Amino acid sequence: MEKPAFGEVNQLGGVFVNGRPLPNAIRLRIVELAQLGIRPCDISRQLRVSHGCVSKILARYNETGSILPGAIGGSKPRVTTPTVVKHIRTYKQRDPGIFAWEIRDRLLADGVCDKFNLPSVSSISRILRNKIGNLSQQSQYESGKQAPHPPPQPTIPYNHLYSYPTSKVPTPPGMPTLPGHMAMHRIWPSSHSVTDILGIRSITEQQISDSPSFSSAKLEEWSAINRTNFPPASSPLVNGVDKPHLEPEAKYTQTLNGLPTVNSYVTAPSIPPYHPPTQVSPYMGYSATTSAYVTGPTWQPASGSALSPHSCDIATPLAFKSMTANRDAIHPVTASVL
DNA sequence: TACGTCACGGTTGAC
DNA sequence: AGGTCAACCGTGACG
Repeated sequence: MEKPAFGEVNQLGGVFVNGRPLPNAIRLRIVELAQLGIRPCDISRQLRVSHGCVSKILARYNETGSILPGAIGGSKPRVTTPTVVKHIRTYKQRDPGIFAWEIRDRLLADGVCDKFNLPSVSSISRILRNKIGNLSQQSQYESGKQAPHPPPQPTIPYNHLYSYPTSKVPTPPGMPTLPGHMAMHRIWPSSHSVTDILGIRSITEQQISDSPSFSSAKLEEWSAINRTNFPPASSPLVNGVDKPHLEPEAKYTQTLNGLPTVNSYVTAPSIPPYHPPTQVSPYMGYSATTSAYVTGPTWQPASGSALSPHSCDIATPLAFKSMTANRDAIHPVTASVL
């Protein structure tokens, strides 16, 4: 909690907090600038973010359509869910001599698991050994009297929230399709992805119902990133505003640090490429409050474009990859600025 | 020079 | 309550 009031300063004079994601506002700026045609190296210098980071954020954005960081911490959901164990037990009862790999195949074939939540052979072995134990011995006679096992259901994956891109991403069943300008998240490669976790629900839901702005949706999305938030359907704090982990970000204003407004960085040349660390001091603490961040430097678009001012939250639709379509419209402005 | 990649030291959160 | 583990982070260096 009482973290160092300020983070560290990188070679470019930018402030960062080791181990923590850059604030969404910065991430967003990176993407926006890239969309405006500014080269990554220039973005890096202007925002004082390492080029590796810029590269990473842009690459992710290109890949996933999201500017948000991945889910930090937590554990992957176990694949050996009670349902899976139950099925394994059943298989073992029915065929005590069954091999773990055969069980694995059957779990897949029966739809108990899909390829993404299929336990490894060793996991199955462990289950057989630890959870089912000598079941195989009794199974023979028990299997006969055992209640007919319900046909394996196409699992509801216990971790359906973690379902993978292949099955969920584009437009998960039941999910409203995003309006064109809001389309996003094609894929999130990580099993811990927002998409996976949320099933995309919140993003669209919130977005569509609450606000057309990117910000709330994105924030919600981000809040969802946290594994803590898991029960996706119920995250009441849609904007994740009171999420602890959101807070840090919320406070991560680099304002004081001289982090420019869009105006200023768009007119990059005015910014010294290197900011002496001494100037870079504190942004009010990585742990300020959300409001602090919000009240931070509001960033105004260089033009009167559709971009809305944003602070901690991502308030601009630009963050959507699909918005690249608008790039052209915006471009002229920047072009002149540049 | 620009940029993709990766080791590193760090944080986080589920278990 | 506290430790472990595995995820993620951004930086900085290398090629």
